[in-house]
Amino acid sequence: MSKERVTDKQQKILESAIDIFAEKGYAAASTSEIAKRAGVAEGTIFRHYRTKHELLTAIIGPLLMKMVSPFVIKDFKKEVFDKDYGSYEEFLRRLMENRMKFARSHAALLKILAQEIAFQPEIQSEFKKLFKEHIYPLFLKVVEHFKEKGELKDLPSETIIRLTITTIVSTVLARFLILTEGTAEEEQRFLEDTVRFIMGGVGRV
Amino acid sequence: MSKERVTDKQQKILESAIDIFAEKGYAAASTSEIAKRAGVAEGTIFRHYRTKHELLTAIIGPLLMKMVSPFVIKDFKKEVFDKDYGSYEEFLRRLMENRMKFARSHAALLKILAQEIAFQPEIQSEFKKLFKEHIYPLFLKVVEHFKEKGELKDLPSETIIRLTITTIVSTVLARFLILTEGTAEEEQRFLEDTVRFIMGGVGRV
Amino acid sequence: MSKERVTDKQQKILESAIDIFAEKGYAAASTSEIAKRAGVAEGTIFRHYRTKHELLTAIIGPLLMKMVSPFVIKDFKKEVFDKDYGSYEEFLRRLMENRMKFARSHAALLKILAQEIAFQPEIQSEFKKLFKEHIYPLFLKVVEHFKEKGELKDLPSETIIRLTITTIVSTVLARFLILTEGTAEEEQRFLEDTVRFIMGGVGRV
Amino acid sequence: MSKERVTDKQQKILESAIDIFAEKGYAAASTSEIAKRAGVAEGTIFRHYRTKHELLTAIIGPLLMKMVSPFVIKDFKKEVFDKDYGSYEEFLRRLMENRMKFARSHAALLKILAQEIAFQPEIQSEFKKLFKEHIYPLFLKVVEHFKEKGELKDLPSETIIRLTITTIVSTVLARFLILTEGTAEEEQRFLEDTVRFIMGGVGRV
DNA sequence: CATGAATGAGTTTTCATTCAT
DNA sequence: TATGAATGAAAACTCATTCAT
Repeated sequence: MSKERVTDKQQKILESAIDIFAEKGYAAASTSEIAKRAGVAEGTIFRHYRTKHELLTAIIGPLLMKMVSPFVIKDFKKEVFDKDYGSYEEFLRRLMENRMKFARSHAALLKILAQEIAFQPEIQSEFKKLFKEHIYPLFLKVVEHFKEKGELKDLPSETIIRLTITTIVSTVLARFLILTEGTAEEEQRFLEDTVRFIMGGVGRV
Repeated sequence: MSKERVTDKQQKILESAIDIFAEKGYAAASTSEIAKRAGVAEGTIFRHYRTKHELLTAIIGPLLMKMVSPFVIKDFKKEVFDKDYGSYEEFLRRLMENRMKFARSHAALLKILAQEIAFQPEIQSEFKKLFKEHIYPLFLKVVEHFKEKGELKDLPSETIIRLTITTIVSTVLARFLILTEGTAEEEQRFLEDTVRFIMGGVGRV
Repeated sequence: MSKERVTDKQQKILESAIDIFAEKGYAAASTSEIAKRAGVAEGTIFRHYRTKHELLTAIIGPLLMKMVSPFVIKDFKKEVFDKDYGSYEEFLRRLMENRMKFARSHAALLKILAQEIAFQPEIQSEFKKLFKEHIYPLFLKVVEHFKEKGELKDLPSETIIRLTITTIVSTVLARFLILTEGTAEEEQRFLEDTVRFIMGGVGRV
Repeated sequence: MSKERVTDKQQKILESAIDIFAEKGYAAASTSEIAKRAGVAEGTIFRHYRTKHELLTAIIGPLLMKMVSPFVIKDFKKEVFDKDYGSYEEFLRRLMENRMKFARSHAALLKILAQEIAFQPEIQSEFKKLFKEHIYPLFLKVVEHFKEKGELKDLPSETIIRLTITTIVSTVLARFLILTEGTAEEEQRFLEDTVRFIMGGVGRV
């Protein structure tokens, strides 16, 4: 009886679109296939999303939001500083755990993002904006915090951040887009190796 | 009078296809646009490549070859062992220099590969095969060589290889697909930081 | 509680439909746009008019009625004969004044009629019927009346009527569909010129 | 063997489009019906005309050209002044004959123009431009020529032109769009009546 | 070999109309 | 009576591919 923003069918459309975009890519996906898999008429898609591209946007937009939400400083302070992370290593470990969990439950969405960010300029700029405004500043804060504590090498913060992030991202993507099989324990080991690797590269001995 | 492998027009077609596939993605590129940019008739493409997909294959195939060629052991022996690389660090440095140069001169092609490997199963399996047969074995050889010399941490070779490769790949991709601007000196610094980072992570202190 | 002929919403629908049909033509107008401009739900239109075509009919029908009403002989007698028009010229002047006023206040409707009469057979035949039954007979009466008085040239009545009507219609349409700007005085002059022109062509010297 | 600008199929497409646009109006005509009637695949239409609207343009453009061609002053001089038209009446007679012949052989095209000029702004402005640059200046020349000769009433030239043109246009349209039946003699009579009517209205007694 | 007109199946999109609420 | 989500048929348009020249 509550006034739902998204109808049942709309939800089905989104789900099918995510699946199919992830399977064959945005450009190669057809709205008729999406409609069929969602069990709706093709016209129904266009009642909710004016164009196929708007459907993509409706999928990517919220994902970007969810992606940065753990980095929104307000939230972060509580989690990281208040909960008293003792070290950069601890920070990395929690971050990777969190992001792997996120990637595990949004694998298809992330695949779409990874693909389409290369071709859709608005997604690109939206992503850059979020990065600049939320992810980078937070990393900077954290890195400088632990630099002061003498935990990190005397490299430019920017460099430390770049190395940390590219390593985490490539590891997470490798885990969920390429080496998709693997047990939970293997994953844990994987994560631990990566954290140690990063610490070896940027941490003080 | 000699049996040319690629005619003039064919070369133009390939070049246009590479540009356009890189710009908008394989699925979103149209053969008619490729023909127009190549300055040939629409039909001409299909005289050389039976289908649009075969055109993609004709582009990716040679790229894969070029990608692995420095890893083909015969070549490698000469370069790495014969020329007497003194350390894993030296090996990494040369490798990254080489791969960055490669990426710089094949940016469009690599973008196509990075995109289509996600959707084209034969590219995927071809790539995996080349990796398994050429890249991995060589890395294994090198890693074990320097492990014996005591230069590397006591991690499984597989782990060292994974960390090394994902870091190099993500660094190179970041450099050429994302952070595309930057001077030669910055690039050199970039490379050096990355090599040291990897060594910090996998090298013995 | 009284049985209203048109509800409030219905009136809004009619008004929006008139505007939009006039702006883009019946075929190019969409019921959803009409609904939006009327501030009603899409379905509401079809509650009042079974089809889009019936909506057109509901617009054109009353217009045709209003168009002929001044020619309905009963009314006309009073106005023209009883009020003692002294001449064909006077008749023309009053007629044009009246029709221009009508056109001024129904410009959009007349535009729709002018367009759709070309494509909608029922409008066409309805119009022809009204013309034959009301407009032509009255003109005939008037023309023969003034012919007897010797005011008109010795042309077939049919010819006089045709020339009179096409001139008036084209003048009125030109004024309201094409040369839409112009002051009230210009319009008066316009009208007067036209009346004199017709009289020159069909009147006795 | 000559390099035709329009292929056979293209010609068929144009013909079918003219027929169908005239029958049901541009907006209500479907490209699939046009293709069917032309005996070509629907895609073929879009190979020659990028959009349905461009097809309309390809039809109307040349018509406008043909419409004004007899008014292009260079041609006209020869015909009207050199061939020594003795009077405005003679000028009108020749003009109407010429335009009725034109209308007879392009009835469908003129119907399309008459309809679409109301909705397509570019057709409207193109038409206005041609009128201002070619039709009006020529009329002005002629009217002032015969005014000097004392053949015309002392009305503003603009007014004489307006009355002449609206009468001719409405007569021609009436003849070919509405009163489509009628013998050649009737048509001749029709024309003669109209010329005399105009002369009565604008000529000196 | 090369061309480019033609195809037809497929794509995205529109829209009048229905119907459960 | 009014709503607006849903429909599905048809619309405009795209495109890889074929083939006569």
